[in-house]
Amino acid sequence: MTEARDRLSSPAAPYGSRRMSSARRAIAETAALMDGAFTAESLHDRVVASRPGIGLATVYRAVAAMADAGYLARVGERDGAALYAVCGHDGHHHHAVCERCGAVTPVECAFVPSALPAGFAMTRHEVAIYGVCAECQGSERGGSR
Amino acid sequence: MTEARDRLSSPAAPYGSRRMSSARRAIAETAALMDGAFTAESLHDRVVASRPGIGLATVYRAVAAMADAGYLARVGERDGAALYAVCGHDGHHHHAVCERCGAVTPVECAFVPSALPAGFAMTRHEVAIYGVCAECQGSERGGSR
DNA sequence: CCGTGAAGTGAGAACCGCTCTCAGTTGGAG
DNA sequence: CTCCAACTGAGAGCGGTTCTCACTTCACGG
Ligand SMILES: [Zn+2]
Ligand SMILES: [Zn+2]
Ligand SMILES: [Zn+2]
Ligand SMILES: [Zn+2]
Repeated sequence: MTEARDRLSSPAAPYGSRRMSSARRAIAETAALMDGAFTAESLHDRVVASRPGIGLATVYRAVAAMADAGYLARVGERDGAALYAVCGHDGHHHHAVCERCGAVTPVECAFVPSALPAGFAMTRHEVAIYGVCAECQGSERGGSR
Repeated sequence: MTEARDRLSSPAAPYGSRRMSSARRAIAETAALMDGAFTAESLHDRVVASRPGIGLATVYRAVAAMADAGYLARVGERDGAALYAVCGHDGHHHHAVCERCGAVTPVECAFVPSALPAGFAMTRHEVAIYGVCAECQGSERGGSR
């Protein structure tokens, strides 16, 4: 919890320069506690457990703001729902997601412009990597995240 | 049109080994004529123009079957809708999509396993590349695809 | 300290891409 | 030709996400 608070008070605020409300604080703190990937809905479930009354729409809005500010990253999707994770790393990179336990690990971007068609000006790219992490391979049953 | 027919009668049938109905033939032929990326709905629009009465669900089912058979590839998304394109190339690769005209070009996969976290067993990955193709950069107004 | 206005919130409706259901049709094996 | 599993069209349904609107709350200036 102190760890979460530390991260929240660090230079890059979760919401950039926007206004901070008590709901947003609770949502950002809960996000920091989720280790591994989460959906907006699963984050909402957990936020509500400790702060009843927070609406789903508010969580969606907070997640969008945090992703916008670079505090969260979209790391893939599961059953049609977007997966997010707290991303403290700088620079461009992607994320590997364990489909068993949800653990997220940063992955260096392997993109080389020379592989692109001649003259193509890339504006954006998305990479999602799914698999099973080392820990989950070791144990029969999945992890607990 | 003959070109489309040729491709359809080539070794790899659009639907694999499934049954071929008149609706599916029309859908596959229309898909072959779309050059560039398309959504299920835009394909449906175009199929209906020449073959009224074909339902949207049928197009969704046909697209799923063709993607399953490897005849179509999912190349990205636009406004929340999946983008597909005819993909005649063999082997693992990805696609660059022009956001202006929809042109799709195959891109070699630049993925190196060494970039992954140690012990992580990747089962799957998705890559979507967006940008502006050389042709569209040359002309002020966008292309016509 | 208050007053004020913009930003944020909660509830629920709305949206939209997609899938499912069901009764009717059709392709193709035999 | 017969027969049935695969396929089809229409529309209902689903689920994640966004929108609307009346209300609250934060941050700031006075
Ligand atoms: Zn990261
Ligand atoms: Zn990258
Ligand atoms: Zn291709
Ligand atoms: Zn690849």
